[in-house]
Amino acid sequence: MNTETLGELETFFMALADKTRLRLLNLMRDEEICVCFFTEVLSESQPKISRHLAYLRNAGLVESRRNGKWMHYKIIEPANEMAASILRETLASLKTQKNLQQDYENLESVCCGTTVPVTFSKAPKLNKYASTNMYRQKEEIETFLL
Amino acid sequence: MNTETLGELETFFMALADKTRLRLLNLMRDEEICVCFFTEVLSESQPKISRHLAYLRNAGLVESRRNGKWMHYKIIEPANEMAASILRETLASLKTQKNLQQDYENLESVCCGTTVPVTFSKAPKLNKYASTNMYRQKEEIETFLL
DNA sequence: GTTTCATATATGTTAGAACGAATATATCTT
DNA sequence: AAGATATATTCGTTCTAACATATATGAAAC
Repeated sequence: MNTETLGELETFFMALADKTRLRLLNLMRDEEICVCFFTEVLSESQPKISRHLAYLRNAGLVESRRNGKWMHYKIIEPANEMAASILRETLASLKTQKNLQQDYENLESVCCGTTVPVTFSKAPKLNKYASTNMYRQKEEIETFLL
Repeated sequence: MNTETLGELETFFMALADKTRLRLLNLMRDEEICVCFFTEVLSESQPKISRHLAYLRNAGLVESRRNGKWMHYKIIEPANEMAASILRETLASLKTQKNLQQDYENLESVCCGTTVPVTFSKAPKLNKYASTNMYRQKEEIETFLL
């Protein structure tokens, strides 16, 4: 069964070896995110974001769900066990990075702020804790449920 | 200080995103290894091995030491803290992989076996526990010291 | 059905990575 | 000094990744 593990790991690490993709994963670290927020928060072109999301999907790190005109992406557990545990470690580490924390704050201000930009007035709200992924830490969920 | 963390991570993951480099790291996971063993164990050309080792050195994952005609490589702790913890996790995972265990067994038979190939009769012995790296697990060292 | 909006994909270009083959360097041996 | 040995580097090529720009798809609104 694990004859091609090395190849899978190679693919997995390639997926992580890009600044934009690391930023995308960081934004998705806790919940499903709509594409429109990615382009806004990262200030990158729409095709660029779309291609990187496709790359992550092909690598088996995320999956997408359509909701009307909007596409939502979320992190999934990679089939390869090694990849799964390294991804877990990576996401946890990303959380501690100052420059990435800034991205995350921008995300919250864009989709959850009191003065949402006009462009996003009709965008799907970021529904925290509604569609979490398997990497969310237990404590956070429990805190919410109190 | 961490303005370029993303770039560092990108470089770090690039270094891991290659089958040959993963195999090299796996062989070095516990101790310093001589280049001549890499070429033998992996059955790859000498320039290929050399270039991949240089890549790992430039990425700050290994360092080299010359001993006469022989070059020894060992894993070092990456300057970036995130990279350091992810590398630790990765090396631990590599240890559990069947196909990589085979590499490791070949290493031991080439440099520690009773019938060492002629080519290696003069090669520097693998001196286990003499030049360990910081990723070696405590238990193993302690076991040895008993 | 046509327009509009959100997202995906195709195209052409440019840059980087990996490789084999050949060559260079450094050390040891004689 | 002249091999011989271990390793590194250069060169030319091939392949892939990333990008900007342009275009296509798919759902919604009118």
